[in-house]
Amino acid sequence: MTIEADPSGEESTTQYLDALSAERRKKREDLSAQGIDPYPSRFDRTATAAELHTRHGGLEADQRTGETVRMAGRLTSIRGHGKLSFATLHDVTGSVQLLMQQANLSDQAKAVLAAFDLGDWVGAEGEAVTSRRGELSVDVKELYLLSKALRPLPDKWHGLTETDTRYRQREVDLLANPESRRVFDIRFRAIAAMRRHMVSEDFIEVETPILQPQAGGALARPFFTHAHALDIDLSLRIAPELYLKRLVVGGYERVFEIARNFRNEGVDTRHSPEFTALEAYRAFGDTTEGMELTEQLVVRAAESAIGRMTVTLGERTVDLTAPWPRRQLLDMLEEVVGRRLHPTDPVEEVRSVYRERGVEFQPEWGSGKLIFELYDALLLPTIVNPMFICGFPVEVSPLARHTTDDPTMADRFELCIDAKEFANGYSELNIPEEQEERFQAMAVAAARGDLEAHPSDLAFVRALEYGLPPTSGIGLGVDRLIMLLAEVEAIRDVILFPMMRPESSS
RNA sequence: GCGCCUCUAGCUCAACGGCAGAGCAACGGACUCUUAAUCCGCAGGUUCUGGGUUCGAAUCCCAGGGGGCGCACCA
Repeated sequence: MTIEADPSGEESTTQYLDALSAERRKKREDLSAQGIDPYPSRFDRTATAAELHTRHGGLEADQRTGETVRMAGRLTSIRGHGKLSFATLHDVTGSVQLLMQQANLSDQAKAVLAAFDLGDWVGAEGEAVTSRRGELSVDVKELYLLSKALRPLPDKWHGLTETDTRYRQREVDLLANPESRRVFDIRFRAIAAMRRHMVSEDFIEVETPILQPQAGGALARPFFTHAHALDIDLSLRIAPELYLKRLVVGGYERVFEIARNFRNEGVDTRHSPEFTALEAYRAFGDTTEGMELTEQLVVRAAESAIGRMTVTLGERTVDLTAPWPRRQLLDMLEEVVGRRLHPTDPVEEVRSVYRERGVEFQPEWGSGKLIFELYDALLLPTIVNPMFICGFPVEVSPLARHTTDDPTMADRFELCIDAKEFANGYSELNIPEEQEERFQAMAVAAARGDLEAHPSDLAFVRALEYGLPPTSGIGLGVDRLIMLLAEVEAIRDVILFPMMRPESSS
């Protein structure tokens, strides 16, 4: 059935009509004609599904409780038997069965029931009972339509599978696919647990700019935008790091931010242009404290979100039980390539390892960068259970302090799980002159055309000149942690509304 | 950006050069204990879009669009 467009000729979703939604609209109008408001302003609920199950969960079949309840939720199933109908009402806590006997329903309830479709938001009032089969139910007397679903729901058994519809219309995915809801429940429980842990460790949660004159704190290509009021170009942040350290200079000895970061880079199963990181800075510590905190955060998140320490991804089983091994990067590389590499080695010597192994490299990479990339290519893919890898070349760590005994190696660690980097932490560089030199080295790289070179940030250097105490910093990839805990392989499955191309109008 | 795969009814999927179909949802009907309810009946299509080949195209070819996966960049 085709229905003509509105005479105005404008397109809008409310003008979308087909036979199915027209049917639902008609039912809504029928109710209105009987004086029943299809969009009431409120409904006083006295129990959620979970509360009802808690209160009356143990009852035997065919019992009455004498308790009248008012419940609300989305109608997900109707099973009609002539003068008796069953329905499933789903709310945020779970679901409960409605038992609707014609003989018990008020006249209004009968009219409302006749107008119901799957997907409608409904309210029901009646006695809490158990059915003859023993299922806790509401023996309904009054029924209310709270809001009409004008569009039909996806298949009640198969749900919604098409990935682009799932991402673009996440609301439909969430209401149709319990698995999707499960993933996001894990996400938000895990984040809440990490936030609680940070607060219990006396970290203060702060907010730093997303719109920045210069995107720093990481090596990545930023997004750009423009502020009309000031007529200046701005970047979206790629990391909150520099601002958080300025807060430590300002006297916040323990700060953290759960920060949305934006990187104008590739999109795949492990990377989203918009992603969430937890960054934390703690005065007077070094990587020892950073690794402890990282380990605790992941363990707390797992305990709270999934209640266990093992997860399975495809064929791999990951055991998150702490403590996790801490290995030196150069030791591990030595075991794999059979000789000890060091950032002070001549470039040609490190390149020879690449040639032996058939690994590609860029001609502008120095020995430090070459060593770092070997870690990515040779070590990372072999790691399954959590492992801290410690000691990275200063050349690839422009914001990290060098170790006390080696000016070319940074006191830095990465946390690897399931062949992916989950966290990065270091002892923060707090010597202003050295920071400025590192920035200058980066400026040379930028001049060569490196879009990801860290820009000089003189405001940050000036802050360091007021004195940054010894500080332990960490950054934890929240989305990847959620992927791990929820046992899913695509980062888009853990982001409610992932970046997509706009829906085409044609 | 390159390669491979994919797009059919509201949803899940068939048909793979020869009349576009099924299940669920919807609609009409039967049914007072179902829970993927069952049974009878009925309806539902720009086969992503535009070209082409062919007597005939959902199917083959070309171009475009959306999405997925892999590679590259990155966390």
